[in-house]
Amino acid sequence: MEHDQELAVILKEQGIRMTGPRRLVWEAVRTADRHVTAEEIAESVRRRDPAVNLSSIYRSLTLFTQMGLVRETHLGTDDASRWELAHPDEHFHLVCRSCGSVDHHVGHLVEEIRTHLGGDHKFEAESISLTVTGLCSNCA
Amino acid sequence: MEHDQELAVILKEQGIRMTGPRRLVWEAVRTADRHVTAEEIAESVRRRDPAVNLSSIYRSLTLFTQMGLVRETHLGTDDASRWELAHPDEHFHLVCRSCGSVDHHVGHLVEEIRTHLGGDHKFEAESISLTVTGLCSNCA
DNA sequence: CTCCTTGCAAACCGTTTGCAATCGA
DNA sequence: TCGATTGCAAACGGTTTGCAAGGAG
Repeated sequence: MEHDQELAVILKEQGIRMTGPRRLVWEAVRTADRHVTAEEIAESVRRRDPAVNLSSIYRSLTLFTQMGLVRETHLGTDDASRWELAHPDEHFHLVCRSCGSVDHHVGHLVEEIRTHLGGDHKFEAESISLTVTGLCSNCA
Repeated sequence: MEHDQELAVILKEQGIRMTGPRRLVWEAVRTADRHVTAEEIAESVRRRDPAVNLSSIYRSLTLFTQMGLVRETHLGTDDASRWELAHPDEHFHLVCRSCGSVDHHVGHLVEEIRTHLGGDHKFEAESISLTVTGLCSNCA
C-alpha cells in the first residue's frame, strides 16, 4: 500500500496519471523475487484484474523504464526481455547454467570498473551490465 | 582462403559438411569489423552468392555458436541479435550511446572478475559478459 | 547412393501500434 | 469535461520450422 502511494507520488511529480494497470504492474515487478518476463507479469496482474491487457503491461513497463524505475534485461540466450526493479547497484547478474537461478551481486566491482574505464580509457560509463553464466555453489 | 580450410577442418573433425553457405557466413563474420546482425551477414553473403537464404544463415550461425566458433550477443536495448567471432578474451563491450561505436576491450578485468567470483562467491564462471554503455572519448 | 543441407514459404512469438471507448484528475 | 490511457485486434520484425529439392561425401 505505501508502495502504491510511492508510485502515485512519483507519477504525479511528472504529471502522469495513476491507473489500475500501472499500479498492478508496479506491484508485480516490486514483489517479484527475480527477473520476470512480460508474460509472467501479466499472470500476476491478471490474478488481481483479468481485464488488463498485455499491451498495457508493455506500455507500463516502457514508461517505468523511461522513468528509471525498472530495468529491462536480456539474460543469457533468452529470447524474451525480463524486467527488474532498477536498484542502482544491482547491475551484476550471476546466472547458473544448471538450475537457472539468477543472483544479484552487489559488490564493489561495478564501481571499480567505472573508475578503471574513466581513468585508462576515457570512457564515461553510464550503465554497467555484468552478466556471468556458470555454475552456482549448489550445482557445482 | 586458409581460413576457409581452417573451417573445413573444424567441421570435418565433427563430421559436419562444408558447404557454400557455411563458408560464406563464416567469412562474413570473420571479416566483419564489428558485431553484425543476421541481416548484415546476409548482405555480405549475397554479394558473393545471391541465392543463399536468410534461414540458412541463421542455421549456420546456430551451428557455429553451438561449436563455439561465434558468439551471439544482445547489445543495449537492441532488438536483433548480433554475432561476433568467439575470441575467448573479447567479452568486454564498450557501447557509445552517442555514436553507436562498439569497442572490444581486452583487459585484465575479465580474469579479475573470474577470480573474484571463484574465491568469494563459489561461483564457477564459464562465460563473462560485461557491457558498458556511456560516452566514448570522441563523443564526451 | 545416402542423407545432410538448403531454399522456400509459412508459422511463430515477443512486442508495438492504430483506433475507438473509457477513465482519471 | 477532456485529454491521457486502455482494450482490442491487427501488424510487425526477427527467428524458426516443415517439406521437397539439391548437393556433399
